[in-house]
Amino acid sequence: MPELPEVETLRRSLEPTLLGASIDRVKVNRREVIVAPGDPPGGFSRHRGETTPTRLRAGDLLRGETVRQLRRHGKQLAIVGGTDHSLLIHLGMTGQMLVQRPKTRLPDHAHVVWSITTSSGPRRLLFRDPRRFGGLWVIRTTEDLERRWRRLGPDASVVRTPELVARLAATRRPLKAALLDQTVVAGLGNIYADESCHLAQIRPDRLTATLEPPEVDRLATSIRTVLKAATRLGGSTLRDYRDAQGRAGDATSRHAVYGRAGQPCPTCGCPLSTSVLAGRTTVWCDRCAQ
DNA sequence: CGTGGCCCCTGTGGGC
DNA sequence: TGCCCACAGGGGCCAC
Repeated sequence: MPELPEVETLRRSLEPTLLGASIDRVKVNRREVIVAPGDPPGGFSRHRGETTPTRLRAGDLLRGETVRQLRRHGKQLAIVGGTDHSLLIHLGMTGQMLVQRPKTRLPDHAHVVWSITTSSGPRRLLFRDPRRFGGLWVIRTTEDLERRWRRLGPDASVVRTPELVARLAATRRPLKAALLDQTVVAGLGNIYADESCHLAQIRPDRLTATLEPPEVDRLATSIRTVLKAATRLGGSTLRDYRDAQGRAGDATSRHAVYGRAGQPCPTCGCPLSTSVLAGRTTVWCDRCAQ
């Protein structure tokens, strides 16, 4: 689900509640959604059975901390505490961070629950994720957070043409595959990769090496435009995505190509084409895109 | 180095 | 109504 506009919407919706809030208690219902330093490799939901995760330390889930900052890079959201401990959140396909009043009934799949004190009184913050493709990374220093983010490409909402030119020239594969690679540019997923290609009028199956400089320039502009428009509408809710207050996003009805295979192209009216590229359903207009 | 396939999960919608 | 299958906004890993 969540691509950059959804994560940014979540970040903004969490800020009023979380900034300055103190974290009093943490309840972990599923240790597997957490990756801490020293845990076996493989990411979320992998260390199960034969491998044993390391023991969490006291401050690892921000217990006892005051929230100082909410930062985002690409699809990743960091809650930064007063001692530079961070909680790095990846929503995967169905992850949510929800704020509730205490004593509200907990939804299912609430894997981690924080009890917090905000300026408006006590609240609960919860990480919920039915499919468990998402999870939380324990980050112990700001340096670790920034080192991790440096391994990703530039944030897609502010990507500049020269950097995109360089990164697309450094790889040989279809454009769609490159745009989904978070080390090329961070924040695009299946929806906004297709939407960006459509706005830029470039076929997603073009090999990156064949792109002319004016095309990459159009692409960079289109990526920023598409993401800005979707963020303004609160992101896309296909099914699961919600902001911290449980609100759905409105960008879904604005998709020009995603989810519209076979329907008329909103630009030229000819039926939209579809195929599987980089393992993902891809939709484009054969007439508009070159 | 790049790709395709499989895996990690749950939930839903369509066809029968 | 039930069952089976395909598919879904994420990414990691492995063989080739």
